[in-house]
Amino acid sequence: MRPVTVYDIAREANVSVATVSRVLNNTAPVKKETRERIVALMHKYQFQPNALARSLTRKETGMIGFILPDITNPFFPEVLSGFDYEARKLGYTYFLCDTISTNEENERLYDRQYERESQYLSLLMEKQVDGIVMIGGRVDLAKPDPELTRELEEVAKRVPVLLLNGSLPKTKLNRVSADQKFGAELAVQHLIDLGHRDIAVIGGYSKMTNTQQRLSGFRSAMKDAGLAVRKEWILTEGFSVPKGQEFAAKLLSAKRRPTAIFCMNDLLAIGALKAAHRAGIRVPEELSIVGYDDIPQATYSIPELTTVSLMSQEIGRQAARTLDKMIAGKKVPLFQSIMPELVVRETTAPLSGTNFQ
Amino acid sequence: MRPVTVYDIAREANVSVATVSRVLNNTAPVKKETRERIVALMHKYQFQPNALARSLTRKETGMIGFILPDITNPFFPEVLSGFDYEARKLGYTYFLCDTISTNEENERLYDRQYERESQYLSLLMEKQVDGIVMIGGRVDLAKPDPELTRELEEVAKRVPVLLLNGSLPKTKLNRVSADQKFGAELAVQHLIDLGHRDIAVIGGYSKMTNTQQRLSGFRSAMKDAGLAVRKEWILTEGFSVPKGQEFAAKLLSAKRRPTAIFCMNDLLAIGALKAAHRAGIRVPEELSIVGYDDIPQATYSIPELTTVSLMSQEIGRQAARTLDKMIAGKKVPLFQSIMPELVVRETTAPLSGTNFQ
DNA sequence: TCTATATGTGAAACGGGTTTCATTATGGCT
DNA sequence: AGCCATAATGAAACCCGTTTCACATATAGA
Repeated sequence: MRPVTVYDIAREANVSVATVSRVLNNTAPVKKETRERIVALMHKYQFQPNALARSLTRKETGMIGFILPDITNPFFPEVLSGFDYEARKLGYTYFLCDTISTNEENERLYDRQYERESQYLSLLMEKQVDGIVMIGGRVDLAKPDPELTRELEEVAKRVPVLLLNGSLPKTKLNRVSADQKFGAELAVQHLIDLGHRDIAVIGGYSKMTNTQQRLSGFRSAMKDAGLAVRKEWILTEGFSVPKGQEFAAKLLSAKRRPTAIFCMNDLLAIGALKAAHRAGIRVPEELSIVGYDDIPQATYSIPELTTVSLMSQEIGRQAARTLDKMIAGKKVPLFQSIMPELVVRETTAPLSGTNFQ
Repeated sequence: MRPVTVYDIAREANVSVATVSRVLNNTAPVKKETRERIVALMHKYQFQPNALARSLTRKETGMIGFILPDITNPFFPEVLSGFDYEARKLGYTYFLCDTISTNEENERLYDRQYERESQYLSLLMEKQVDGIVMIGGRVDLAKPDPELTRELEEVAKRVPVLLLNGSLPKTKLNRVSADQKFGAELAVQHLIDLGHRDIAVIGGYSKMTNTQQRLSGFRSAMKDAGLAVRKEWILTEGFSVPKGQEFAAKLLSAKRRPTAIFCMNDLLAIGALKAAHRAGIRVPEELSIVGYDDIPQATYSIPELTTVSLMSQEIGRQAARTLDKMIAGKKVPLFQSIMPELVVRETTAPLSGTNFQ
């Protein structure tokens, strides 16, 4: 059962395909009577224009590639859903490109991930996407392999590319990112306002831009308050719940322990919560914890997480809007910053014994 | 900067486009020397074949449409990641079609959702996808609007359609689903084995197939054990954390309260956990809770959830494999069942005072 | 009445590949 | 030497829309 084409319609309507195309796209006036005849036939046969053929001539597909590192990490569905919302309104459809790559022990293989990104980049170009948005992976690297960056720049010459929540230093690639440093300052300042002086920070990967920026926010907030940062209270290399639990357990079992922990994401904070629970330390009475990202799960825990909202949905929305403009050839700012917001819930409280509020 | 085409390559290599196509696809022997000349040019110009043009003639795109109700619900990323894993290996790329539709109060609008599904169905056909997989939405309806079903059947005539985790009664549409009844039996039987006799069940939507099936599993397990099911201990219409909290709070504040709650998904279970905590009831000592789905978050809670794993990743993988076969025109079973597994963690314990084990 | 402009339409080229069919060159075998 | 299978290649058609260009007709303004 061959699908019906404009030719079929044209033949039966006794017109040329050009006319059919015209009613299809409203691109030139068609006599009312002719139009009706054609429309009727289209309905009769449930005609559906072949998007491939259309895109081939139009040189636009309405398709976008969305490259992310791991859909299973609840942060990404959040930004994706914001992106989806806006992209749909703008008439785009998108390929989801997950670059996660794990070995048997379910550990992340970074090199494979970058390789996947490259494969997807090239695949998406073949598919003639109108634009590409990329989050995580190489985009997060503070010192990216020049080769990886070069490739991205090469792609960006041919099709609009938008980087989310990262920063490739020294490149001219468009970005929309949360202000990570500001977000960290927000979190740490909150802790300081509550009277905490012994603040630890856990998680992140030292090679990632966002980690470095958050760390820098942490340091600057501490410095402004005249507080010392203790090197042994900065535990990095990890972003998962188990890692958070591990880090926090280490912190909490030491002779001297912090009264507050700033976690590089909510997953870590949830892990920290578990560690505190295991250690019999009450949150927030004896230990304040603040997370980062404000994923939905932040409200699932007991107590609910105080955290920094990166406005993940908003990042996604902004991404869609910006990419659309880039595709349309409009000018957009090279860099757009989204301001995080502090969400105070139940895991933070004034330092016990004091009453700063 | 017009992208280079086979014509450009052909001209410079002094061959016809047919020959270029042949080296591109290895579809007929080409003299070694000629081949090398062409390959060299391809590299020189970083030639990337236009997938649209290719698909137009080949009548296959390597594209799949994946329709789901809400990527923000952690169950779906699990399924999706399994699907992604396998689909990528098989050389497919897929459009993510999220049909969620909410009003200002962030409430789900079902009718709009079905409408979205229809839009996507038609859009995907225009895009010439090789196949469609669909999960949630109308697929979950026990008594679907005949019109919705008819549409699906119409689509399935033109392109392979695979339904996940649902059942449209009386249709000949291919499906792969977890055995929901069996899963529920597993959960309830576990509770019964622990000595519980007063078992409540919360969540789900009474109009959904999976809810009905799980309920039927619950009932059959209760009946086999000679236990009565109390109508006021079956609270439905909801799948979220707040709903779980609400349902559980109601249950726990009654004069007579259950000693165990079977939740229709993990989100509800997390909500129940919160309600118990608020009510000062210890889990699992005073109340056992079992969830359903085994989303990653099931291990984030304190205590960790005992739950029924639907093998979500496995469902996704199976979907990809099956759809691939359907696309290839191979025969596949109309219905494939995936067996859930019970995952015992920390929210269930023997009924206090007894020691059944 | 005669341009000027808008309306209505078709033929043909185009987009960038693949595939069929025909043709020539080549090698192996009797 | 003669024949056949295979290698190697090109011309042209095809996939299914869109777009350009040309042309005919109609309407309006001068």
